[in-house]
Amino acid sequence: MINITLPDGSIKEVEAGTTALDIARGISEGLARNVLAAEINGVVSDAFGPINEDATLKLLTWNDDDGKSVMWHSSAHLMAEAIEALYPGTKLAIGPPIANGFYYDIDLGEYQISDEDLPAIEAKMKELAKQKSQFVKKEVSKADAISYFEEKGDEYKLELIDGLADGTITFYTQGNFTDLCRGPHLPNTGFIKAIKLTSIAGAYWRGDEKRKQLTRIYGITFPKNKELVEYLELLEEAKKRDHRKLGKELELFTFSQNVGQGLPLWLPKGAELRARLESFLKKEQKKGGYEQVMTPHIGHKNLYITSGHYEKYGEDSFQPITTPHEGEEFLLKPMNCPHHCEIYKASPKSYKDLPVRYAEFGTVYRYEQSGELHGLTRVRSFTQDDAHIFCTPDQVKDEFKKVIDLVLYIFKILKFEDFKAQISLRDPENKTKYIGSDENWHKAENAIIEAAAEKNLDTFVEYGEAAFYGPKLDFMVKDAIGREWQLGTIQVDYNLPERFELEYVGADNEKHRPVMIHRAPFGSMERFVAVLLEHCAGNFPLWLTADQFAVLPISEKFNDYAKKVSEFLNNSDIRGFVDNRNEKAGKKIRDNEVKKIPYMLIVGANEEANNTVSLRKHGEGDIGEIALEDFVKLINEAVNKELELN
RNA sequence: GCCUCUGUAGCUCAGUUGGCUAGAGCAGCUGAUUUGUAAUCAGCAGGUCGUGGGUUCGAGUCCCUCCAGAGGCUCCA
Repeated sequence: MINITLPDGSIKEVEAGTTALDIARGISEGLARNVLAAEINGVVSDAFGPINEDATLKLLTWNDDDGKSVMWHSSAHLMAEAIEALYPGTKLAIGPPIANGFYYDIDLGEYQISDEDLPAIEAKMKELAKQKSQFVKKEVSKADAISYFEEKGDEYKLELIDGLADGTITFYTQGNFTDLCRGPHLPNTGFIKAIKLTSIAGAYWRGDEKRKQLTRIYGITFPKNKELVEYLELLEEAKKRDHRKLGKELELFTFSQNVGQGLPLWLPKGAELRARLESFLKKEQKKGGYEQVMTPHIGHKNLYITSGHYEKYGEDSFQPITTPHEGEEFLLKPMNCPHHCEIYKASPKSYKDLPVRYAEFGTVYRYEQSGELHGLTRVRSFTQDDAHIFCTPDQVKDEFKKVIDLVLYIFKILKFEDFKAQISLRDPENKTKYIGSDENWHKAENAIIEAAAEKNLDTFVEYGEAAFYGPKLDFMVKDAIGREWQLGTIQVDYNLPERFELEYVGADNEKHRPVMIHRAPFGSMERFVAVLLEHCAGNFPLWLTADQFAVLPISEKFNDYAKKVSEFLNNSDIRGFVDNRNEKAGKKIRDNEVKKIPYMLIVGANEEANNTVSLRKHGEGDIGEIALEDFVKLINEAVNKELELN
């Protein structure tokens, strides 16, 4: 007999070889029907596998993320089974679960699959799921595994097996389908009730663009049809928040084929919004001891040879602009740091001057592959809220922590509560991608790790995500569809100061090398506005939005009074306009609701007589009559509250 | 850049198996109306059907090129 400890602390005595499913059945049949997998001694496992010794056991259902993963992993196998049945000879690569569903990378040989094939695969999957085929696990020797897939002619599986140690290889079989897999899996395919294959994409074998491109089929499954319907509704909701759609509807930005792809055009309302974000940050930076600088949009090629950018990105960036007579080469600037280094060098620096903090809303140009461009989040021309802090080695950590505070302050004011801080380090396998000495890298990495720890930031480490000149602390925020984007970034750099031979004179009267901190709390204005737009679904905070109010005269007779109201408010630093179109009040209200104008001021005979407005708040409706002065107070208080100025 | 898909008026879309001068709503303009909390009525104007080529008696519709967009992959200073 063995002892099984359940999550509530209770202990069940069962015979050795009992399965998690047996134990679930012992509790209730209903529970057993919902058990997808089991966590045995902390390891996610098959619920149908025998337990042979004392263990802690957690039954995993659809409510557990690990349960979902097992469901989707098994769904990938089910899809593979369907594809093999429909397209014999298809070679299978890998088919893992992902955050929302699963995919399988396959090689269909000559056959070109398209969206139109998906319903047939779905139907086949449903048919196979109904058979409730059990998943069966089998341990196989490496030699047997190889001969199985040699016979099948699947070179992808053979390559995967090649990387596995003998004695650790397992196969899973359901129905007529057997796959190399470490599992775990569902008890049987019948758990998969609702199936939606979502898209087809190309994906390079092993993520290597030099290798063959396979066909990737994405899908998602659910234990109940209702949940699939809800999921599809959620996707529809997310689409409404898409910044590309809202940006068009709210007239914030646009693109033109004639200007070029990935080159955003800011419309007046978007430009107003962006300018307000910029002045908000400028004010904070002024408090923090930053000085504004300005630099040109191009720089001599030699500048980027010095910085290392040319060697690293020269081939893959916009090619040099050449002067007509001298043949001198200039590059569109991909970064502001080289220019700022030259500003630092414009005068000798003493340790007493440090830290110096140069800030610039600097527009940079980067050649991004055409398939990468995406709305405002991935563009070829964007403006960084850039700054470079030049400081002594002793000052690095303190300066870094101050920047973290600035980023957190911005996120707080804009109510980004769901973000993660990613410590982006070098790829330890491939150090040649980076410049600088190991010593410099260690110093820089330690500075970031320590500063983040001292600030109690919730962080995670990603290797291979560092910039080529130094490690980063990146603040990641999700968009409406759940894609993660990097917004704020802070980077410690010991390398560019060396390359640019930056110096300061220390208290010892000797020359020393400063350390650079690159930082951009928004990241880029384009991406930040995009994510903010999705975050607030187009309902920008009052302090930020281009138009805070619209005055709606009830008829033409009150246009003069409406104009008076608008001018009075404009003079009180409140932004808005008069909607004096020849339309009925209901129409104007509808249109301004759709445009998400925060406050509508409806004026007619009563209001004119009393020097008031009838207030209507976006999304809430009629609030009632209010004196003009009181409205000014109301707006100012609301703005102060948003900016936490009270 | 690669894979799959898409591209009709400023916007959202309709347009049968290829077949007369390509349609609608919203937005725009003109006029009527003078309006009280989510769409007043009428009229007008607006399109070389993304581009260039091809097949055909005939192409928005079929084929190819290029451009742009979407979802992925790869990349992201």
